[in-house]
Formats: sequence, structure tokens, C-alpha cells
Amino acid sequence: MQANIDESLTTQVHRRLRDDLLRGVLAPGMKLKVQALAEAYGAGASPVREALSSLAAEGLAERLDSRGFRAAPATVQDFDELVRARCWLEEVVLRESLAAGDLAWEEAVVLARWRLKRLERADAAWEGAHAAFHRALLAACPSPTLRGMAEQLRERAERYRAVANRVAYPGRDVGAEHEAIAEAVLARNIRRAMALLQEHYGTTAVFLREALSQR
Amino acid sequence: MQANIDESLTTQVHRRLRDDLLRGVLAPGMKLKVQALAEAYGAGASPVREALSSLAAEGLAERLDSRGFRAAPATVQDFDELVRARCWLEEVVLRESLAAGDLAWEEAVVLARWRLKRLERADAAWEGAHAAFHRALLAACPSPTLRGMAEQLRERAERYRAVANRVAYPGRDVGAEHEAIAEAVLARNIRRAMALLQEHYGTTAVFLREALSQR
DNA sequence: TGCGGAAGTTTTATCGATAGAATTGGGCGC
DNA sequence: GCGCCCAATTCTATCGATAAAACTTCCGCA
Repeated sequence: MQANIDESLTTQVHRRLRDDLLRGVLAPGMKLKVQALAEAYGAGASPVREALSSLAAEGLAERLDSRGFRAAPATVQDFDELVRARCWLEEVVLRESLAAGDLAWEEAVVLARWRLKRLERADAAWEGAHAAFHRALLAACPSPTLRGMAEQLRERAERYRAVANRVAYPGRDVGAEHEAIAEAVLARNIRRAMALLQEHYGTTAVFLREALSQR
Repeated sequence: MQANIDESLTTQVHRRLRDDLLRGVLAPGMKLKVQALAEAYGAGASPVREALSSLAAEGLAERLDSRGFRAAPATVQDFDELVRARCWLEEVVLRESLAAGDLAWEEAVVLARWRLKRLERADAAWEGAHAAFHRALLAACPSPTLRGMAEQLRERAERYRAVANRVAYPGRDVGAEHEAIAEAVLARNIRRAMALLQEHYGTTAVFLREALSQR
């Protein structure tokens, strides 16, 4: 795992903080004390503070007037809003991706699907492959800005999944859902792809909402 | 103009920097030297650095590996992409705003339109009223996240307008365009509102693209 | 005449220290 | 026993200093 080569401390801390936020190591709502984080990551206060400022702008942290930072809270309301926003946003991003996707994009989708299918849900690599799959679907959308926004929402959702992760999905075959989505996308069947994707998000939402509300 | 009461230096600097970026005082591509900015705003390096980190995450500045920050560059390509992204995004945000808008929202639109109409384009308050008008159109969209994203794109566009601002809009009646948009929105005529809004952006784009490419 | 590089100058990234705001924990009066 | 106020303690925001990196300038050599 090489890193660090010519990468500022701030950047490193930023990435590690983001990871820890996404994986729920830093739980939603938790106070983020600068000094503690600084020690944990082996840096001074300045890099940590800068990283937190960025993360706040990205919506993963919050800055309270003059009482420091905290991990963005996770609430049922926020989650519902997130899911809705994601459906609406991906509605156009997916549409444009399908409209512009070429052969190379199709192949990338096939590949991402294969890599995801191969892994067990419990595998440490699953989360990454899952992210890659969803990213691949949207990759052909010609607007980097919109793709970036979709990615931001995907990350927020990922965090919710991590937080509530011990929930099982009784009677659900997530793999099959992904399969169906990929099929529809490759067939350029926009309506069907949209519907399946939204259902996919909706189903996950039901379980997460459940898990969240009883905490 | 009260401010400063219980507002951290970082926050103040952030706002002032954003303003200066949006108004083109800090021109696109310009190097943003921490020390110079610190003196200009009467602060130390830390607040400036934190503010720049945030602005970078918001897309108004850029952080170069280990050579500081600069104002986000303005290019014709970036601008084209921005306009496209904005049209696509506002397509859904406006739709949902129209779908959810109640009486109070309608009245806010009427008010914003009136305030804008009253001002001359050259008036210092015009830019603010213009922003408020466009914001009012989308204000009823129930997703704060999407509204925020739309706002971010609006700001980027505002910066382009400021940069190329000395261009005239020969033979164009911007006021009439706004009137037409407001009418369509109040009539809940989604198709027409969308079409007018996109044309509005498109027309501006033609002028700005012109102004940009000859710099 | 133009290039490579040494020396000097800026600028960045980051640390450690510190004043001042919050928070916490008691102790006191009711 | 309960709420309120003050002191002790914890954190935040911010500064000034500094090593290291990135630019410039300028000079000697081909």
C-alpha cells in the first residue's frame, strides 16, 4: 500500500477521515475532536482542521459555530431525503449515461457486474465492488459535475449502510437485483433500468429505515 | 451591515473569499497566495487555509498538490459543461418544485419577480435579486440536497457572468425572459417553464461563450 | 546564443503555543 | 432533593515561527 509519496498530510488525513466516516468507524453525530484525531492520524491540528473543513463542505461532517466539528448526523428523515434526492438525480444521470454510452462503457459495466457477482456480501472487498458497479452505470454521462454529485450521494448512502450494516436482508436477493439492473442498462431500456434502480434503492431504504429507527 | 457577532474568523473569511471569487475580483485561474489573502482580510494563515479548503470542495477554488491554491479556472469547455449540467439538474428540481409548491411559494415567486423587475441591470442589487428569483423558482422542491446542488451550479454560473460582465446583450430583453418564465411557472406549465428556462440559460451561454473565447 | 544548474527568494505545509469559549462538576441556597 | 452559579477543566480558533518545496535569477560553459 504505497501512498504518501508527494501527498500532503492534509490530503492523507482527508482521505482517511472520509474512509472512517464512510465505514462508520466515526459514528454519525459523534463529536470530532481535533486533538484526538490529530494524534490518531499522526498529524498536527492544522491538517486535521483543513480536512474537516473540506469534509464539511462535502456533507460528511458538520461545523458547529464555535464548538468544533462532528460527524454528520444520521437520521431517518435525512435518509429518506437522501434516497429521494438520489432517485431524482440518477434519473437524469442514468438517462444521459445510457444515451451517451459506447462500447467501452458497456464492457466496463459487464466487468463491474462480474466482479461484484463474484464476491460474497461479507467479503471485505464487496463494498468497493458495489460502489464500482453503481459508478460504472453512470460513467458515460458526459457531465463530470453531475457524476460527481451522484457520487456524493452514493457515499452518503454508503455511510448509512455501514452504520446499520449488521441488518440482514431477509428474503432478498441483492445479487439478482444487480443482475436485472445491469441487463436493463445493457439493453438500453431506460424505463426499465430506472424503475429497477429506484426499486433497488427503495428496498434498501426499507431495511435501513427499520434498522435506523430502532437505535 | 452587522456581521462578526459570534462568527468565527474562518467563516467570515470564507464568505468574503466566496464573494470575491463570485464577483470576479479574484479572477479565474489566479494564484491565491495564503499570506496575501491573510493580510487582505486581516486574519492569519489558518483561517484562510481552512476557508480555501472549503471553497475547493465547493468547486470555486482548486488545491494544487503542494503548490497552494488558485481560483478555479474558467474555460469555455467548463462553461459548456456547467450549462448542460444545470439544465439537466434543474429539469428535475424545477419539476419537483412545481409539483410541491403551495400558495406561499407562489407568492414568494411573485415577490421575487417584482423585486427583480424593479431594478436596472446596472444596479448593484440586481445580481442579488436575480439570484433570489432563480432560487425562488426552485424553493418548493422538497429536497434540500438537490436545491443545494442547484444553488452551487447557479453560483458557478454567476461567476462566469461576473467575469465576462462587460458584454452587452445586444437585442435581448432579459426582463421579458424572466417574466415569461415566471408566468409559466405560476401557471404550473412544466413543459413550457422548462423550455423557457433552458432557452434562458442557452441564450446567456451564447453571449458568455463569445465573451470568454476572445479573452 | 542558449542551456544546466547553483544560489537566493518566495510560498507552502505544518507545528507548537495560547487566549478565550464551552462544558463539566460541585457546592450552596431554597 | 433540585436548580443555579462559579471554578476547574477541556476544546476550539487562531497566531507566529520554521523546515521544506517550488520558483527565479543569474552565471559560466559549450
